[in-house]
Amino acid sequence: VAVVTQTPEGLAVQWEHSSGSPSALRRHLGADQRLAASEAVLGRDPAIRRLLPYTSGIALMRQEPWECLVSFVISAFNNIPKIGRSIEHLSRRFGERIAAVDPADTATEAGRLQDGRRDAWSFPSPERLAGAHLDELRACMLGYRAPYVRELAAIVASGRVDLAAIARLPYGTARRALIELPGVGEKVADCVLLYSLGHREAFPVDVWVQRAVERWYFGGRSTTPRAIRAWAIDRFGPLAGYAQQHLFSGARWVVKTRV
DNA sequence: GTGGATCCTAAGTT
DNA sequence: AAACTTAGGATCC
Repeated sequence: VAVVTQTPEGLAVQWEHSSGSPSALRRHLGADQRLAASEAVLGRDPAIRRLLPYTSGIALMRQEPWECLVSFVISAFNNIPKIGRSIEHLSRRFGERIAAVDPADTATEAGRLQDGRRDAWSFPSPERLAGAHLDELRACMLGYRAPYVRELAAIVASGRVDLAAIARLPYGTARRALIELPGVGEKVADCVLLYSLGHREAFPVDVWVQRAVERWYFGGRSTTPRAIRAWAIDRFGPLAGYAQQHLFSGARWVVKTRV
């Protein structure tokens, strides 16, 4: 467990767990990526060049695959604050307690200890979630997604699907394998491929990215997510994943600031 | 102006 | 291709 704070000089890290390693943290956050070269190429695109003043510095995380997979299955037809609360509930109910940390941020009141500190829990293993009852999962605000999460856990825990093996496959093969899984469609598969497995040609198309592309590239014409993905891979190639991050972030920035 | 009922939307998948 | 959990904001009385 580490408390990470952004400072003008860089990231300040307060370790709460003795086995932490700075290089692993950098890799997890994507802070080891050299972004300048990618942004220089992407900046040749007029729409992205306009966004870069607000989105420059975005990196691609490298999350643990199981946690990433479950998180994005939960994300379907959901909203971002509730997704966070669901993951917090799952971890507290089925994960293991790791440490108590000083709350440098006050983003959530959940899990506050009596002394004002906050405890931290690991993301639950496939084995633990495979043994969960559906009503316990629904109590974590999973709703109709509860069966997906439990089936997913059962499949991974049984060894019928090996995420580490999928991680070694090339993009297209890994993508088809992920889409076989319950609750995983094209968009969620691309999220796992991009945020966890390091496939930077992946281009997840959610409603935000779809709106952004239709507005800034298609002259307002509406299309399908599949057509947008094909267009993006053709246009941005191995930088499609970074392009998606800037477009997503830019689309949300526009709404947030009402531009 | 306040408060409760109702409607609507939200990181898609089946 | 309609249906899906459900919290939280918007709108309406």
